[in-house]
Amino acid sequence: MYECNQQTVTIQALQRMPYYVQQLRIMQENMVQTVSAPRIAELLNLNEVQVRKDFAAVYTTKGKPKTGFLVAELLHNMEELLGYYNINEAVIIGSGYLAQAIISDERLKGLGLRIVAAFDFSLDETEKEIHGIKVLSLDKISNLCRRMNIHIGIIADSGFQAQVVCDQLVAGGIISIWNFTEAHLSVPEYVKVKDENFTASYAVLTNHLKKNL
Amino acid sequence: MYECNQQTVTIQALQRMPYYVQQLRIMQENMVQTVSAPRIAELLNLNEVQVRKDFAAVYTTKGKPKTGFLVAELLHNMEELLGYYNINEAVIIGSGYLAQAIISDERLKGLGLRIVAAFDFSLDETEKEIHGIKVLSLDKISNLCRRMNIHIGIIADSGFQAQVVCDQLVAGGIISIWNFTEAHLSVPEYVKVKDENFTASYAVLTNHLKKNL
DNA sequence: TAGATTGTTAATCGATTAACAATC
DNA sequence: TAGATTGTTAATCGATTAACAATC
Repeated sequence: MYECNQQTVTIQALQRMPYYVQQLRIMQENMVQTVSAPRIAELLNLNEVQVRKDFAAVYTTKGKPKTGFLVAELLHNMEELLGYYNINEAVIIGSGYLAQAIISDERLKGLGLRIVAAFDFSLDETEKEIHGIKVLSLDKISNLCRRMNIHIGIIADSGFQAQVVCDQLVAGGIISIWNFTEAHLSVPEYVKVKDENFTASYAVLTNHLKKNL
Repeated sequence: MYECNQQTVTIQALQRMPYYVQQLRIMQENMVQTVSAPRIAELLNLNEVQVRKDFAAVYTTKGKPKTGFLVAELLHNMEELLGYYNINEAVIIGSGYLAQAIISDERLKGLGLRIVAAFDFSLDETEKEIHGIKVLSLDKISNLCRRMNIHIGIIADSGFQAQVVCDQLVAGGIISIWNFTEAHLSVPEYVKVKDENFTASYAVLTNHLKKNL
């Protein structure tokens, strides 16, 4: 029941975009003006038709046979599509290594991610700070998100009841959740959960080992 | 050209397994002996036929109509398939927050991951340690992997030339690579790369925001 | 028995890839 | 011109889902 889904770009295409952006930036730095689909396909081990279709989803000028596509235009349109020109505020749950890795990730900062608060068990009464971000008590999630109009929540610690935290985020108006726990989260259909399940990824690594050793 | 691919379980199914394991463990703790596909499907928002097929890929006893499947057996077979009873040694590239998050991740430890060495630029001559793991100079990757017979490599820092590091890992006999950088890695076909590209994931979150705000 | 649940075959669905005419 | 490259339509492919008879 996917009503009113106007997305022209599939989620798969969307996740290929950052790879294109990376290559296009290199080309722009090297003063390369145009690029062909087969060339990009070769660099990223993709099918050239797929690259052409992905490009078609963002370009304003059609590609020229024998020449290719305009690097600058593709790059700009992709960065826009990916929201790199916008600032997105988020809250993070957790204050451990993983949370700190995300908070201090320069790539994500460069993409516009601004983490405005962290949440954790309040072990002592003194509110601590990490990387200049206040670490608040978990029970303040909903209120803060609502008050500050935040729409992205990052669950970066498996030490909590993920579903409970998730429910609070949703109650606070969060609609995009980045879930680093191994829990499956149940959410209303208007909320998007992007799972980053390390245990599932690890399964892929070990399965390959088992088959090839 | 997928020759000699004896894998009965698809990569998608494989990544669903940890979610099943989690539910089955809860059931086992609650002394639940059997479970039906529709029940698991309900808990994890999956299709019941899919669950049945995933179970069929691991079970030794067929399910009984009206009763379901044996929790203990499913759990044991899945844990075995996922390699949870094996220890897997790995090296990690990086010694920052992300590397430390992975090194100190109790879930991964519980699954058998043993990180035996970290690599980083050797800024000072004193070899440092993080979480009891020696941080070595990058140029020692190949030798150490080869000598210690390591087959998993984790690239947990975007500050390096990912492809160069990757080539060294492959040269050292690594066949499973967990790539947390945003770079696309080119590897021989016998090497499996599992990408954990935060910038691509972030694109999914912001895209959902753009469409729903 | 009735009905919940199974296993399996067939249908659907969506993404990727191939084919090919158009064009610079 | 010849040929590399484009855009698009059709074919393929693989995973998910539906349908349904079998069974406890």
